[in-house]
Amino acid sequence: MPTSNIIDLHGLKKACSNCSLHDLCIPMGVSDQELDALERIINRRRPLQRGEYLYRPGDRMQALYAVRAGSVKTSSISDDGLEQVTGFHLPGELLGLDAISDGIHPCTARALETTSVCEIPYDRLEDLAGQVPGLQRQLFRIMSREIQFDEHLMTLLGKKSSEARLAAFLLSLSKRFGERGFSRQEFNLTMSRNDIANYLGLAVETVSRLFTRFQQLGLLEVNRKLVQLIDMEGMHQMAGAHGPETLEKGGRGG
Amino acid sequence: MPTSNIIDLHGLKKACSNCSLHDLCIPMGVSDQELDALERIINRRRPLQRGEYLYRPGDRMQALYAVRAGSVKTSSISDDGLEQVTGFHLPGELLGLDAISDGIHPCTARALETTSVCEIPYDRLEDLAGQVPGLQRQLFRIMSREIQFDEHLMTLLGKKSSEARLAAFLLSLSKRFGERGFSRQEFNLTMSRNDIANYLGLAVETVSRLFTRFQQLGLLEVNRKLVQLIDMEGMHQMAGAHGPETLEKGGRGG
DNA sequence: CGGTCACTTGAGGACATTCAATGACCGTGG
DNA sequence: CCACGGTCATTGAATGTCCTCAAGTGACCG
Repeated sequence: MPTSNIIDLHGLKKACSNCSLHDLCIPMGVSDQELDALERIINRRRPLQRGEYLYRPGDRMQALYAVRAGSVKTSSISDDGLEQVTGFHLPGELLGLDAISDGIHPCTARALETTSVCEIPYDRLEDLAGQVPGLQRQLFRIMSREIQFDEHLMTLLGKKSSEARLAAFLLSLSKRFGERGFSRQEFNLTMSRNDIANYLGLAVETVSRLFTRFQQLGLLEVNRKLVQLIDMEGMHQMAGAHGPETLEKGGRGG
Repeated sequence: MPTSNIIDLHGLKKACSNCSLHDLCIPMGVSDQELDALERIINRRRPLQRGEYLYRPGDRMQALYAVRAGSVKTSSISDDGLEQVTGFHLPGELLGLDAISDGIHPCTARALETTSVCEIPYDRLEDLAGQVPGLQRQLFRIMSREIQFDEHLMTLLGKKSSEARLAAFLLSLSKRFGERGFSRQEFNLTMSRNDIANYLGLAVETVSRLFTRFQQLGLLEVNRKLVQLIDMEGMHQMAGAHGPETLEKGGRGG
Protein backbone atom coordinates (compact mmCIF):
# COMPACT_ATOMS: atom_id res chain seq x y z
CA MET A 1 0.00 0.00 0.00
CA PRO A 2 1.13 3.51 -0.78
CA THR A 3 3.18 5.45 1.68
CA SER A 4 1.01 8.17 2.99
CA ASN A 5 3.03 11.32 3.00
CA ILE A 6 0.29 13.07 1.17
CA ILE A 7 -2.47 12.17 3.49
CA ASP A 8 -2.28 13.39 6.98
CA LEU A 9 -2.08 17.05 6.18
CA HIS A 10 -5.72 17.33 5.39
CA GLY A 11 -7.11 13.97 6.29
CA LEU A 12 -7.65 12.94 2.71
CA LYS A 13 -7.16 9.36 1.70
CA LYS A 14 -5.97 10.08 -1.79
CA ALA A 15 -4.60 13.10 -3.48
CA CYS A 16 -6.25 12.56 -6.83
CA SER A 17 -8.94 9.89 -6.78
CA ASN A 18 -11.19 11.87 -4.51
CA CYS A 19 -10.33 15.21 -5.97
CA SER A 20 -13.16 17.03 -7.65
CA LEU A 21 -10.69 18.18 -10.25
CA HIS A 22 -9.97 14.61 -11.23
CA ASP A 23 -11.19 15.12 -14.75
CA LEU A 24 -9.45 18.43 -15.35
CA CYS A 25 -6.07 17.85 -13.83
CA ILE A 26 -3.34 15.43 -14.77
CA PRO A 27 -5.24 12.23 -13.88
CA MET A 28 -7.69 12.71 -16.74
CA GLY A 29 -7.23 9.85 -19.15
CA VAL A 30 -5.03 7.92 -16.75
CA SER A 31 -6.33 4.57 -15.62
CA ASP A 32 -7.05 3.80 -11.98
CA GLN A 33 -4.03 1.61 -11.45
CA GLU A 34 -1.81 4.19 -13.01
CA LEU A 35 -3.36 6.80 -10.80
CA ASP A 36 -1.97 5.10 -7.72
CA ALA A 37 1.54 5.61 -8.94
CA LEU A 38 0.89 9.24 -9.62
CA GLU A 39 -0.66 9.81 -6.23
CA ARG A 40 2.38 8.36 -4.59
CA ILE A 41 4.67 11.09 -5.85
CA ILE A 42 2.40 14.03 -5.19
CA ASN A 43 2.95 16.17 -2.12
CA ARG A 44 0.53 18.55 -0.56
CA ARG A 45 1.75 21.85 0.73
CA ARG A 46 0.35 24.05 3.40
CA PRO A 47 -2.03 26.58 1.90
CA LEU A 48 -0.50 29.80 0.62
CA GLN A 49 -1.77 33.11 1.88
CA ARG A 50 -2.64 35.96 -0.43
CA GLY A 51 0.52 37.48 -1.85
CA GLU A 52 2.76 34.52 -0.99
CA TYR A 53 5.11 33.32 -3.69
CA LEU A 54 5.03 29.81 -5.07
CA TYR A 55 8.22 30.49 -6.97
CA ARG A 56 10.18 33.39 -8.36
CA PRO A 57 12.22 34.02 -11.49
CA GLY A 58 15.55 32.28 -11.24
CA ASP A 59 14.36 29.62 -8.82
CA ARG A 60 15.34 26.09 -9.68
CA MET A 61 12.37 24.21 -11.02
CA GLN A 62 11.98 21.13 -8.86
CA ALA A 63 8.29 20.52 -9.22
CA LEU A 64 5.19 21.36 -11.15
CA TYR A 65 2.20 22.62 -9.22
CA ALA A 66 -1.47 21.90 -9.66
CA VAL A 67 -3.87 24.42 -8.22
CA ARG A 68 -6.31 22.67 -5.93
CA ALA A 69 -8.23 25.61 -4.56
CA GLY A 70 -7.82 29.35 -4.90
CA SER A 71 -6.03 31.11 -7.71
CA VAL A 72 -2.52 32.04 -8.74
CA LYS A 73 -1.09 34.80 -10.88
CA THR A 74 2.01 34.28 -12.97
CA SER A 75 4.01 37.21 -14.23
CA SER A 76 7.46 38.11 -15.45
CA ILE A 77 9.60 41.19 -15.62
CA SER A 78 10.19 42.54 -19.09
CA ASP A 79 13.43 44.16 -20.24
CA ASP A 80 12.34 47.55 -19.06
CA GLY A 81 11.68 46.35 -15.55
CA LEU A 82 7.91 46.44 -15.73
CA GLU A 83 5.73 43.58 -14.62
CA GLN A 84 3.92 41.63 -17.29
CA VAL A 85 1.13 39.34 -16.14
CA THR A 86 1.20 36.15 -18.18
CA GLY A 87 -1.67 34.22 -16.70
CA PHE A 88 -4.25 33.50 -14.03
CA HIS A 89 -4.55 29.93 -12.87
CA LEU A 90 -7.66 28.33 -11.47
CA PRO A 91 -8.17 24.99 -9.73
CA GLY A 92 -7.18 22.03 -11.86
CA GLU A 93 -4.57 23.96 -13.81
CA LEU A 94 -0.89 23.18 -13.92
CA LEU A 95 1.87 25.69 -13.23
CA GLY A 96 5.52 25.70 -14.12
CA LEU A 97 5.42 24.16 -17.58
CA ASP A 98 7.47 27.04 -18.97
CA ALA A 99 10.33 26.15 -16.65
CA ILE A 100 10.95 22.65 -17.96
CA SER A 101 13.15 23.69 -20.85
CA ASP A 102 15.78 25.45 -18.75
CA GLY A 103 15.13 23.95 -15.35
CA ILE A 104 14.76 27.50 -14.07
CA HIS A 105 11.53 29.35 -13.48
CA PRO A 106 11.35 32.29 -15.88
CA CYS A 107 8.48 33.88 -14.05
CA THR A 108 6.80 34.57 -10.74
CA ALA A 109 3.87 32.65 -9.32
CA ARG A 110 1.94 34.36 -6.56
CA ALA A 111 -1.25 33.47 -4.74
CA LEU A 112 -4.14 35.84 -5.38
CA GLU A 113 -6.04 34.50 -2.38
CA THR A 114 -5.68 31.68 0.09
CA THR A 115 -4.64 28.89 -2.19
CA SER A 116 -3.71 25.25 -1.90
CA VAL A 117 -1.62 23.42 -4.44
CA CYS A 118 -0.37 19.92 -5.14
CA GLU A 119 3.36 19.68 -5.61
CA ILE A 120 4.57 17.22 -8.23
CA PRO A 121 8.33 16.61 -8.19
CA TYR A 122 9.35 16.90 -11.80
CA ASP A 123 12.11 14.30 -11.98
CA ARG A 124 9.81 11.70 -10.52
CA LEU A 125 7.02 12.74 -12.84
CA GLU A 126 9.32 12.37 -15.80
CA ASP A 127 10.39 8.91 -14.67
CA LEU A 128 6.83 7.88 -14.13
CA ALA A 129 5.78 9.21 -17.52
CA GLY A 130 8.38 6.94 -19.09
CA GLN A 131 6.80 3.94 -17.38
CA VAL A 132 3.17 4.88 -17.76
CA PRO A 133 2.21 5.62 -21.38
CA GLY A 134 -1.12 7.07 -20.39
CA LEU A 135 0.58 9.62 -18.20
CA GLN A 136 3.09 10.58 -20.84
CA ARG A 137 0.32 11.07 -23.34
CA GLN A 138 -1.65 13.16 -20.91
CA LEU A 139 1.33 15.39 -20.19
CA PHE A 140 1.90 15.99 -23.88
CA ARG A 141 -1.76 16.85 -24.20
CA ILE A 142 -1.68 19.30 -21.33
CA MET A 143 1.35 21.09 -22.71
CA SER A 144 -0.21 21.15 -26.15
CA ARG A 145 -3.37 22.66 -24.74
CA GLU A 146 -1.30 25.33 -23.06
CA ILE A 147 0.32 26.19 -26.39
CA GLN A 148 -3.07 26.33 -28.04
CA PHE A 149 -4.36 28.60 -25.31
CA ASP A 150 -1.43 30.94 -25.69
CA GLU A 151 -2.01 31.15 -29.42
CA HIS A 152 -5.59 32.05 -28.77
CA LEU A 153 -4.44 34.73 -26.40
CA MET A 154 -2.06 36.13 -28.98
CA THR A 155 -5.01 36.46 -31.31
CA LEU A 156 -6.82 38.34 -28.60
CA LEU A 157 -3.95 40.76 -27.99
CA GLY A 158 -3.54 41.22 -31.72
CA LYS A 159 -7.10 42.49 -32.04
CA LYS A 160 -6.95 46.10 -31.14
CA SER A 161 -10.38 46.60 -29.63
CA SER A 162 -10.24 46.85 -25.87
CA GLU A 163 -13.86 45.70 -25.54
CA ALA A 164 -13.13 42.45 -27.31
CA ARG A 165 -10.26 41.79 -24.95
CA LEU A 166 -12.15 42.29 -21.76
CA ALA A 167 -15.21 40.44 -23.04
CA ALA A 168 -13.12 37.47 -24.12
CA PHE A 169 -11.30 37.52 -20.82
CA LEU A 170 -14.52 37.42 -18.83
CA LEU A 171 -15.92 34.66 -21.02
CA SER A 172 -12.75 32.66 -20.56
CA LEU A 173 -13.03 32.97 -16.80
CA SER A 174 -16.72 32.12 -16.96
CA LYS A 175 -16.07 28.99 -18.97
CA ARG A 176 -13.28 27.84 -16.70
CA PHE A 177 -15.28 28.48 -13.55
CA GLY A 178 -18.14 26.56 -15.07
CA GLU A 179 -15.96 23.58 -15.85
CA ARG A 180 -14.90 23.52 -12.22
CA GLY A 181 -18.43 23.36 -10.90
CA PHE A 182 -18.80 27.03 -10.04
CA SER A 183 -21.34 29.36 -11.55
CA ARG A 184 -20.75 30.53 -15.10
CA GLN A 185 -22.83 33.64 -14.56
CA GLU A 186 -21.56 34.92 -11.27
CA PHE A 187 -18.04 34.81 -9.94
CA ASN A 188 -15.40 36.74 -8.09
CA LEU A 189 -12.48 38.44 -9.72
CA THR A 190 -9.66 37.48 -7.42
CA MET A 191 -7.19 39.65 -9.30
CA SER A 192 -7.02 43.43 -9.20
CA ARG A 193 -8.09 45.72 -12.04
CA ASN A 194 -4.45 46.49 -12.42
CA ASP A 195 -3.63 42.84 -13.03
CA ILE A 196 -6.44 42.50 -15.55
CA ALA A 197 -5.29 45.59 -17.41
CA ASN A 198 -1.71 44.43 -17.41
CA TYR A 199 -2.71 40.98 -18.66
CA LEU A 200 -4.81 42.41 -21.47
CA GLY A 201 -2.34 45.07 -22.46
CA LEU A 202 -4.60 47.95 -21.46
CA ALA A 203 -4.55 50.79 -18.95
CA VAL A 204 -6.31 50.36 -15.62
CA GLU A 205 -8.61 53.25 -16.40
CA THR A 206 -9.68 51.64 -19.63
CA VAL A 207 -10.65 48.45 -17.85
CA SER A 208 -12.59 50.41 -15.31
CA ARG A 209 -14.42 52.35 -18.01
CA LEU A 210 -15.21 49.17 -19.89
CA PHE A 211 -16.84 47.64 -16.84
CA THR A 212 -19.13 50.63 -16.51
CA ARG A 213 -19.79 50.62 -20.24
CA PHE A 214 -20.65 46.93 -20.25
CA GLN A 215 -22.93 47.54 -17.31
CA GLN A 216 -24.70 50.40 -19.09
CA LEU A 217 -25.17 48.16 -22.11
CA GLY A 218 -26.79 45.55 -19.88
CA LEU A 219 -24.14 42.96 -20.53
CA LEU A 220 -23.22 42.48 -16.91
CA GLU A 221 -23.52 43.72 -13.36
CA VAL A 222 -20.35 44.45 -11.49
CA ASN A 223 -19.90 45.29 -7.87
CA ARG A 224 -16.37 45.62 -6.63
CA LYS A 225 -14.95 42.13 -7.22
CA LEU A 226 -18.22 40.40 -7.95
CA VAL A 227 -19.25 39.99 -11.58
CA GLN A 228 -22.58 38.76 -12.90
CA LEU A 229 -22.78 38.08 -16.59
CA ILE A 230 -26.27 38.97 -17.80
CA ASP A 231 -26.25 38.91 -21.58
CA MET A 232 -23.97 36.07 -22.59
CA GLU A 233 -24.96 36.36 -26.22
CA GLY A 234 -24.08 40.03 -26.35
CA MET A 235 -20.87 39.27 -24.54
CA HIS A 236 -19.88 36.78 -27.20
CA GLN A 237 -20.59 39.32 -29.92
CA MET A 238 -18.47 41.81 -28.06
CA ALA A 239 -15.65 39.30 -27.81
CA GLY A 240 -15.85 38.62 -31.52
CA ALA A 241 -15.53 42.26 -32.41
CA HIS A 242 -12.19 43.40 -33.67
CA GLY A 243 -12.39 46.84 -35.18
CA PRO A 244 -13.48 50.21 -33.88
CA GLU A 245 -16.71 50.06 -35.86
CA THR A 246 -18.37 47.55 -33.62
CA LEU A 247 -19.86 49.26 -30.63
CA GLU A 248 -23.36 50.72 -30.48
CA LYS A 249 -23.40 51.27 -34.22
CA GLY A 250 -25.92 48.46 -34.39
CA GLY A 251 -24.64 44.95 -34.84
CA ARG A 252 -23.07 44.11 -38.14
CA GLY A 253 -22.59 40.58 -36.89
CA GLY A 254 -19.27 40.18 -38.68
CA MET B 1 17.27 -3.36 -40.94
CA PRO B 2 15.48 -0.07 -41.36
CA THR B 3 13.41 0.46 -44.41
CA SER B 4 14.92 3.29 -46.32
CA ASN B 5 12.00 5.35 -47.41
CA ILE B 6 13.66 8.44 -46.07
CA ILE B 7 16.82 8.09 -48.00
CA ASP B 8 16.52 7.93 -51.71
CA LEU B 9 14.63 11.15 -52.17
CA HIS B 10 17.67 13.27 -51.65
CA GLY B 11 20.47 10.78 -51.54
CA LEU B 12 21.06 11.29 -47.84
CA LYS B 13 22.19 8.44 -45.69
CA LYS B 14 20.54 9.63 -42.57
CA ALA B 15 17.76 12.04 -41.82
CA CYS B 16 19.20 13.49 -38.64
CA SER B 17 22.84 12.60 -38.07
CA ASN B 18 24.04 14.54 -41.05
CA CYS B 19 21.56 17.32 -40.68
CA SER B 20 23.02 20.72 -39.97
CA LEU B 21 20.09 21.32 -37.67
CA HIS B 22 21.11 18.40 -35.52
CA ASP B 23 21.62 20.56 -32.48
CA LEU B 24 18.48 22.61 -32.85
CA CYS B 25 15.91 20.03 -33.78
CA ILE B 26 14.61 17.08 -31.83
CA PRO B 27 17.87 15.11 -31.78
CA MET B 28 19.57 17.57 -29.48
CA GLY B 29 20.35 15.82 -26.24
CA VAL B 30 19.54 12.41 -27.63
CA SER B 31 22.38 9.92 -27.72
CA ASP B 32 23.68 8.46 -30.96
CA GLN B 33 22.13 5.05 -30.47
CA GLU B 34 18.83 6.60 -29.67
CA LEU B 35 19.12 8.74 -32.73
CA ASP B 36 18.97 5.69 -34.95
CA ALA B 37 15.56 4.82 -33.66
CA LEU B 38 14.33 8.31 -34.28
CA GLU B 39 15.69 8.41 -37.79
CA ARG B 40 13.88 5.23 -38.58
CA ILE B 41 10.46 6.76 -38.06
CA ILE B 42 11.08 10.02 -39.87
CA ASN B 43 9.83 10.50 -43.40
CA ARG B 44 10.94 13.07 -45.86
CA ARG B 45 8.38 14.76 -48.04
CA ARG B 46 8.78 16.33 -51.39
CA PRO B 47 9.50 20.05 -51.05
CA LEU B 48 6.52 22.34 -50.77
CA GLN B 49 6.15 25.23 -53.15
CA ARG B 50 5.34 28.73 -51.99
CA GLY B 51 1.74 28.92 -50.86
CA GLU B 52 1.27 25.17 -50.50
CA TYR B 53 -0.42 23.95 -47.36
CA LEU B 54 1.22 21.58 -44.93
CA TYR B 55 -2.05 21.25 -43.07
CA ARG B 56 -5.27 23.13 -42.55
CA PRO B 57 -7.61 23.69 -39.62
CA GLY B 58 -9.66 20.59 -38.98
CA ASP B 59 -7.15 18.20 -40.50
CA ARG B 60 -6.38 15.14 -38.45
CA MET B 61 -2.99 15.46 -36.83
CA GLN B 62 -1.00 12.43 -37.88
CA ALA B 63 2.49 13.81 -37.67
CA LEU B 64 4.63 16.63 -36.42
CA TYR B 65 6.80 18.44 -38.92
CA ALA B 66 10.32 19.76 -38.60
CA VAL B 67 11.32 22.48 -41.00
CA ARG B 68 14.48 21.45 -42.81
CA ALA B 69 14.85 24.32 -45.24
CA GLY B 70 12.66 27.26 -46.12
CA SER B 71 10.03 28.79 -43.88
CA VAL B 72 6.44 28.21 -42.88
CA LYS B 73 3.69 30.49 -41.65
CA THR B 74 1.07 29.26 -39.21
CA SER B 75 -2.20 31.10 -38.81
CA SER B 76 -5.74 30.60 -37.64
CA ILE B 77 -9.09 32.14 -38.32
CA SER B 78 -10.55 34.10 -35.45
CA ASP B 79 -14.24 34.27 -34.61
CA ASP B 80 -14.80 37.18 -36.92
CA GLY B 81 -13.39 35.37 -39.91
CA LEU B 82 -10.14 37.28 -40.08
CA GLU B 83 -6.78 35.61 -40.37
CA GLN B 84 -4.48 35.76 -37.39
CA VAL B 85 -0.85 34.85 -37.96
CA THR B 86 0.45 32.89 -34.99
CA GLY B 87 4.01 32.20 -36.03
CA PHE B 88 6.82 31.97 -38.55
CA HIS B 89 8.89 28.83 -38.49
CA LEU B 90 12.50 28.55 -39.57
CA PRO B 91 14.69 25.50 -40.16
CA GLY B 92 15.06 23.32 -37.09
CA GLU B 93 11.71 24.27 -35.64
CA LEU B 94 8.84 21.91 -34.95
CA LEU B 95 5.28 22.42 -36.19
CA GLY B 96 2.02 20.97 -35.03
CA LEU B 97 2.55 20.92 -31.26
CA ASP B 98 -0.73 22.74 -30.73
CA ALA B 99 -2.61 19.88 -32.36
CA ILE B 100 -1.60 17.16 -29.90
CA SER B 101 -4.27 17.93 -27.35
CA ASP B 102 -7.22 17.40 -29.67
CA GLY B 103 -5.64 15.36 -32.44
CA ILE B 104 -6.92 18.01 -34.83
CA HIS B 105 -4.93 20.86 -36.28
CA PRO B 106 -6.39 24.14 -35.00
CA CYS B 107 -4.48 26.22 -37.50
CA THR B 108 -3.09 26.48 -40.98
CA ALA B 109 0.52 25.85 -41.96
CA ARG B 110 1.60 27.27 -45.28
CA ALA B 111 4.97 27.46 -47.00
CA LEU B 112 6.31 30.99 -47.42
CA GLU B 113 8.85 29.82 -49.98
CA THR B 114 10.08 26.54 -51.36
CA THR B 115 10.34 24.50 -48.21
CA SER B 116 11.28 20.99 -47.20
CA VAL B 117 10.14 19.34 -44.03
CA CYS B 118 10.68 16.12 -42.11
CA GLU B 119 7.50 14.31 -41.23
CA ILE B 120 7.40 12.59 -37.85
CA PRO B 121 4.42 10.28 -37.37
CA TYR B 122 3.09 11.21 -33.97
CA ASP B 123 1.91 7.85 -32.69
CA ARG B 124 5.28 6.35 -33.41
CA LEU B 125 7.03 9.29 -31.84
CA GLU B 126 4.93 8.86 -28.73
CA ASP B 127 5.77 5.17 -28.55
CA LEU B 128 9.42 5.88 -29.03
CA ALA B 129 9.42 8.57 -26.37
CA GLY B 130 8.11 5.99 -23.94
CA GLN B 131 11.06 3.74 -24.67
CA VAL B 132 13.75 6.37 -24.94
CA PRO B 133 13.91 8.61 -21.88
CA GLY B 134 16.22 11.09 -23.58
CA LEU B 135 13.69 11.60 -26.33
CA GLN B 136 10.81 12.07 -23.95
CA ARG B 137 12.77 14.61 -21.99
CA GLN B 138 13.71 16.45 -25.14
CA LEU B 139 10.11 16.61 -26.29
CA PHE B 140 9.00 18.02 -22.96
CA ARG B 141 11.77 20.59 -23.26
CA ILE B 142 10.76 21.59 -26.76
CA MET B 143 7.14 22.07 -25.78
CA SER B 144 8.17 23.99 -22.70
CA ARG B 145 10.33 26.26 -24.80
CA GLU B 146 7.38 26.90 -27.08
CA ILE B 147 5.26 27.91 -24.09
CA GLN B 148 8.02 30.19 -22.88
CA PHE B 149 8.31 31.76 -26.31
CA ASP B 150 4.59 32.40 -26.46
CA GLU B 151 4.68 34.06 -23.06
CA HIS B 152 7.44 36.29 -24.28
CA LEU B 153 5.34 37.14 -27.29
CA MET B 154 2.39 38.01 -25.11
CA THR B 155 4.61 40.45 -23.29
CA LEU B 156 5.53 41.93 -26.62
CA LEU B 157 1.93 42.35 -27.73
CA GLY B 158 1.03 43.79 -24.35
CA LYS B 159 3.54 46.61 -24.82
CA LYS B 160 1.77 49.21 -26.84
CA SER B 161 4.69 50.71 -28.69
CA SER B 162 4.74 49.62 -32.30
CA GLU B 163 8.48 50.28 -32.56
CA ALA B 164 9.26 47.86 -29.77
CA ARG B 165 7.23 45.18 -31.49
CA LEU B 166 8.90 45.44 -34.85
CA ALA B 167 12.36 45.81 -33.33
CA ALA B 168 11.87 42.75 -31.15
CA PHE B 169 10.51 40.84 -34.11
CA LEU B 170 13.54 41.64 -36.24
CA LEU B 171 15.90 40.77 -33.42
CA SER B 172 14.13 37.47 -32.91
CA LEU B 173 14.52 36.64 -36.57
CA SER B 174 18.14 37.76 -36.50
CA LYS B 175 18.91 35.55 -33.53
CA ARG B 176 17.21 32.55 -35.03
CA PHE B 177 18.89 32.98 -38.40
CA GLY B 178 22.22 33.29 -36.61
CA GLU B 179 21.66 30.07 -34.68
CA ARG B 180 21.06 28.34 -37.97
CA GLY B 181 24.31 29.46 -39.49
CA PHE B 182 22.95 32.33 -41.54
CA SER B 183 23.93 35.94 -41.13
CA ARG B 184 22.59 37.76 -38.11
CA GLN B 185 22.95 41.11 -39.81
CA GLU B 186 21.48 40.47 -43.21
CA PHE B 187 18.56 38.27 -44.08
CA ASN B 188 15.48 37.97 -46.22
CA LEU B 189 11.98 38.51 -44.96
CA THR B 190 10.17 35.62 -46.55
CA MET B 191 6.83 36.84 -45.26
CA SER B 192 4.86 39.80 -46.59
CA ARG B 193 4.47 43.09 -44.75
CA ASN B 194 0.88 42.11 -44.30
CA ASP B 195 1.88 38.95 -42.45
CA ILE B 196 4.30 40.84 -40.24
CA ALA B 197 1.67 43.42 -39.38
CA ASN B 198 -0.90 40.76 -38.67
CA TYR B 199 1.52 38.84 -36.48
CA LEU B 200 2.46 41.94 -34.48
CA GLY B 201 -1.07 43.26 -34.19
CA LEU B 202 -0.40 46.34 -36.30
CA ALA B 203 -1.61 47.80 -39.58
CA VAL B 204 0.41 47.21 -42.72
CA GLU B 205 0.98 50.92 -43.14
CA THR B 206 2.43 51.18 -39.67
CA VAL B 207 4.94 48.46 -40.39
CA SER B 208 5.89 50.16 -43.61
CA ARG B 209 6.34 53.50 -41.88
CA LEU B 210 8.40 51.89 -39.14
CA PHE B 211 10.80 50.42 -41.67
CA THR B 212 11.40 53.83 -43.17
CA ARG B 213 11.72 55.38 -39.72
CA PHE B 214 14.23 52.78 -38.58
CA GLN B 215 16.15 53.40 -41.76
CA GLN B 216 16.20 57.14 -41.17
CA LEU B 217 17.45 56.54 -37.66
CA GLY B 218 20.28 54.47 -39.07
CA LEU B 219 19.15 51.30 -37.34
CA LEU B 220 18.86 49.26 -40.52
CA GLU B 221 18.81 49.25 -44.28
CA VAL B 222 15.83 47.73 -45.99
CA ASN B 223 15.30 47.01 -49.62
CA ARG B 224 12.15 45.21 -50.53
CA LYS B 225 12.56 41.87 -48.74
CA LEU B 226 16.19 42.25 -47.80
CA VAL B 227 16.99 43.61 -44.36
CA GLN B 228 20.39 44.61 -43.03
CA LEU B 229 20.63 45.39 -39.35
CA ILE B 230 23.15 48.16 -38.83
CA ASP B 231 22.87 49.33 -35.24
CA MET B 232 22.15 46.27 -33.16
CA GLU B 233 22.61 48.17 -29.93
CA GLY B 234 20.06 50.78 -30.92
CA MET B 235 17.75 48.05 -32.07
CA HIS B 236 17.87 46.42 -28.66
CA GLN B 237 17.08 49.72 -27.00
CA MET B 238 14.16 50.12 -29.36
CA ALA B 239 12.92 46.67 -28.49
CA GLY B 240 13.12 47.42 -24.81
CA ALA B 241 11.03 50.53 -25.11
CA HIS B 242 7.46 50.29 -23.98
CA GLY B 243 5.88 53.69 -23.73
CA PRO B 244 5.26 56.52 -26.16
CA GLU B 245 8.04 58.65 -24.65
CA THR B 246 10.87 56.57 -25.98
CA LEU B 247 11.70 57.65 -29.48
CA GLU B 248 14.24 60.32 -30.35
CA LYS B 249 13.61 62.08 -27.07
CA GLY B 250 17.05 60.96 -26.00
CA GLY B 251 17.49 57.54 -24.49
CA ARG B 252 16.31 57.05 -21.00
CA GLY B 253 17.67 53.54 -21.14
CA GLY B 254 14.93 52.20 -18.87
C1' DC C 1 -12.37 58.48 12.76
C1' DG C 2 -8.48 59.56 9.80
C1' DG C 3 -5.37 57.03 6.78
C1' DT C 4 -4.28 54.25 2.88
C1' DC C 5 -5.26 51.83 -1.11
C1' DA C 6 -7.98 50.44 -5.09
C1' DC C 7 -11.16 51.85 -8.11
C1' DT C 8 -13.79 55.27 -10.73
C1' DT C 9 -14.54 59.31 -13.51
C1' DG C 10 -13.19 63.41 -16.36
C1' DA C 11 -10.36 66.14 -19.81
C1' DG C 12 -6.68 66.48 -23.14
C1' DG C 13 -3.31 64.52 -26.17
C1' DA C 14 -0.54 61.02 -28.69
C1' DC C 15 -0.07 57.12 -31.45
C1' DA C 16 -1.84 54.01 -34.57
C1' DT C 17 -5.54 53.20 -37.68
C1' DT C 18 -8.39 54.13 -41.67
C1' DC C 19 -9.08 55.86 -46.17
C1' DA C 20 -7.07 57.12 -50.41
C1' DA C 21 -3.58 57.59 -53.92
C1' DT C 22 0.96 56.86 -55.85
C1' DG C 23 4.84 53.97 -56.92
C1' DA C 24 7.59 49.53 -57.55
C1' DC C 25 7.76 44.92 -59.16
C1' DC C 26 6.07 40.68 -61.81
C1' DG C 27 3.90 37.90 -64.98
C1' DT C 28 1.20 37.86 -69.14
C1' DG C 29 0.39 38.80 -73.75
C1' DG C 30 0.73 41.53 -77.73
C1' DC D 1 10.80 44.42 -76.67
C1' DC D 2 7.31 47.03 -74.59
C1' DA D 3 2.60 47.70 -72.89
C1' DC D 4 -0.67 46.18 -69.59
C1' DG D 5 -3.01 44.71 -65.30
C1' DG D 6 -2.39 42.81 -60.81
C1' DT D 7 -0.33 42.52 -56.37
C1' DC D 8 2.35 44.42 -52.87
C1' DA D 9 4.58 48.29 -50.64
C1' DT D 10 4.95 53.06 -49.62
C1' DT D 11 3.38 57.68 -48.52
C1' DG D 12 0.05 61.38 -47.08
C1' DA D 13 -3.96 63.40 -44.41
C1' DA D 14 -7.74 62.91 -41.11
C1' DT D 15 -10.17 60.46 -37.60
C1' DG D 16 -10.47 57.72 -33.51
C1' DT D 17 -9.16 54.83 -29.69
C1' DC D 18 -6.74 54.40 -25.89
C1' DC D 19 -3.35 56.41 -22.84
C1' DT D 20 -1.70 59.89 -19.57
C1' DC D 21 -2.48 63.03 -16.05
C1' DA D 22 -5.30 64.49 -12.32
C1' DA D 23 -8.90 64.61 -9.13
C1' DG D 24 -12.55 62.43 -6.74
C1' DT D 25 -15.14 58.53 -4.43
C1' DG D 26 -15.56 54.56 -1.78
C1' DA D 27 -13.89 50.45 0.91
C1' DC D 28 -11.08 48.51 4.35
C1' DC D 29 -8.10 48.87 8.54
C1' DG D 30 -5.82 50.35 12.35
